[in-house]
Amino acid sequence: MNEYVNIFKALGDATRLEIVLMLTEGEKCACRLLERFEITQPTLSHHMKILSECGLVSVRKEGKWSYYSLNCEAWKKFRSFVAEIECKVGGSCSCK
Amino acid sequence: MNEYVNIFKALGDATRLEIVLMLTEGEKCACRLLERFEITQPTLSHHMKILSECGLVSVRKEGKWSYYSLNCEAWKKFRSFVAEIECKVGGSCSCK
DNA sequence: GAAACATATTGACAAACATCTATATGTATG
DNA sequence: CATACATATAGATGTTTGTCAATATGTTTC
Repeated sequence: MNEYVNIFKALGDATRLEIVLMLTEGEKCACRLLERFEITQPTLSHHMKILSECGLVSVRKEGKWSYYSLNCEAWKKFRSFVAEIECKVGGSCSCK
Repeated sequence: MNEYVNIFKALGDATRLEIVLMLTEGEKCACRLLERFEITQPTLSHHMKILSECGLVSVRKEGKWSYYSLNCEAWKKFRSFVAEIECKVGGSCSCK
């Protein structure tokens, strides 16, 4: 439960949501991600840490590059959690 | 896009996520919601405002009571947005 | 209309956060 | 091994956030 809260929190930032959307295209190195935003390199690093810590993103290091990718298991699990939240109409409580 | 960021942000808090889950059972008055959390009434009111402002929750006033419910249209739209984010494997970028 | 009740608003405060500059770490290459 | 390069960490700063106590607003009932 709290695990999902952290994912929602991570995605509650425009830059990070965009990063995740970029990662749906496949693995990306930090340099490619950095190109697309008006942020400094340390700020990107900070965002990637948050995305990693909530389990959404994985890193693969190759030489001096870091390649980030969406953690499919984690994403599918989160997506299912959201998908299963149904919006039921009516059924009010009584407040007397 | 920013509209979704605000929803993620709203759900990135344990209390608010629980509130939304409670509302999936149907409309609830503030008093019922308040019973279930260890927070003061103004804090609940604040959370409900955030959930309302991002469009997720609607209010219906009846006498001295406020009844909150999930805004189905908004929720379904958000849910679809999440559902359509696919996790593609492979396809790394080249960083040379 | 006064008292009781449900909810909202205000103002305050500590904690969390996004961002930056400066610096460190680690890797490839001349 | 020295330099260049890719990324990470540290420290600082202004902003946002979650929470509360106090108070205001609006509604019902006596």
